[in-house]
Amino acid sequence: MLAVYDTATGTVRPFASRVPGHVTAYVCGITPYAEAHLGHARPAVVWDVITRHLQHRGYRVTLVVNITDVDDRLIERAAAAGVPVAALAEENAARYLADMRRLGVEDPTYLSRATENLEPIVTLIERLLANGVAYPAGGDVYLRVRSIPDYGALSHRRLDDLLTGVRITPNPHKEDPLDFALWKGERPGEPSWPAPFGRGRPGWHIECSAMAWRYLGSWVDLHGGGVDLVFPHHENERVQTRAALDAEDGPGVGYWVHNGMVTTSGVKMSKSLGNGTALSDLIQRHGAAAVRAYLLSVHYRSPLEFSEAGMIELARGLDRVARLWDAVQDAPPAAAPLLGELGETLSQFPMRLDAALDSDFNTPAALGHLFDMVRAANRLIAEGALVAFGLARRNLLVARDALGLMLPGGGQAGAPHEPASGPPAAVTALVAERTEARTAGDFARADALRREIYAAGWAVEDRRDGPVVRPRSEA
RNA sequence: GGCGACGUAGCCAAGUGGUAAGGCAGGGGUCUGCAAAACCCCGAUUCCCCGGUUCGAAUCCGGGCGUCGCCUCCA
Repeated sequence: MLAVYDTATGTVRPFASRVPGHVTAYVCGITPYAEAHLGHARPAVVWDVITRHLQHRGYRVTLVVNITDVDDRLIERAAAAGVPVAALAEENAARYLADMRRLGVEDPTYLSRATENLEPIVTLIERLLANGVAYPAGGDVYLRVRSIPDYGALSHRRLDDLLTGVRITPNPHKEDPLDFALWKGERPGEPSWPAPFGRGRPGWHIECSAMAWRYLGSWVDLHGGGVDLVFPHHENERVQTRAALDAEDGPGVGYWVHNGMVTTSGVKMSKSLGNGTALSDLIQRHGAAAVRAYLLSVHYRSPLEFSEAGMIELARGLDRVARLWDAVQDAPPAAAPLLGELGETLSQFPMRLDAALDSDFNTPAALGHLFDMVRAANRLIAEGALVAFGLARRNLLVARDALGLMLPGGGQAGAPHEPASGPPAAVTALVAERTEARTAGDFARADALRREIYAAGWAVEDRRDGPVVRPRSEA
């Protein structure tokens, strides 16, 4: 029984979609004004696992992810660089999407850009104006926050509390300092679009209301993003959607699912602080498999304190999983179940994995079961239990499908994987030479050759059935 | 100041009432020509501190201390 934490209620609740068998989900993506860092990969990877699990549980999932391709920051940066806003946005978005693919994140059902959704945006704003919830002022359009009785219900804030610590920029056009912009009037040199209430561009929050509405209708079962979006972004999005669609049947969100921040030196990674570790660089140095697993090694709601050492340690553990895969990938399906405690660990792995994911997508617990399974498999294999090969193979494929775990070679076409590459011919020749030396009993020479092979970046392991060459693991 | 989350072994991290998963590091073994890999054994009588509820609490309640996030663009 799947249960999901909901920010609005602050509790884990049994999951049910409004329409049986179909889940509508909306996740806030990025504003591509600069290169993405690890923090931007977190929601993508987390939601990839969430989507996989929902599908595994029999749901059809319609997932919408947005790209905010027009906003203040983007306009500033583009102007500074002397390039069009759209060009800057597309360049960064393309890099981000390429990184996501390397991380094995499946494409969402709809990848939606703000600038491609002006129609629904304008429609929503018109409705809000007609409702009297919004008002035009100085070429802009604002939402009158005080007209929303339950404003703050999602983020657990009271309007009057918001006024105290304020750092809200004074704006003479606003009736109330807490009101927020739905539409920003045209300014010279900035992108703008026509609208009945004047040329301009959309405010930050309205795009998400519009895109969710366009692709998913008035009801969103799961709405996600980083916790830093809870206020004001999601709060504002929520109230404007409800106010605009109120006439239709029960607009809303079933569960607000927010992932924790990735921090470094105890501080949130952030593009504006410039303290983020570039994602592409991280993938380059540690491999996509390690980066992905690292993001899943902590529960999605907890903060994740990034550490280079932690990433390396995790990669080392992952190596054990990869080695098991090497040993079992060609095994035939297991014909019989295995008994005993170790046998159960293998037989029941899929169930245990599902149970962990059912529990608010507990990926660290899932990884724990994975390692239990690996140890049991290795031991049974060492004891000569032939069925263990088939069960282990099945289990690794189950983990691959559920978590997007990357196995060397991928296991199957189309699966996420690290590119597999064998040793170069020169190394292969050295290995052959070493085998000869060993057979001849010349161990000094064999050891010298092993050092040479190691220096070339490869490690030789002598197994019963001959030497195995693997890329040298990082020290 | 307000709102929210969190504080578990050297490090990372599960665990929301029944007596502490898992990973990494470390020590000792088995195997091996030697290694590597794999496997076995060893580590918190204890879960930030102090009270309370309970037959029983890391888990619930109250109070401290500390950390992080949001209140401003932000995954």
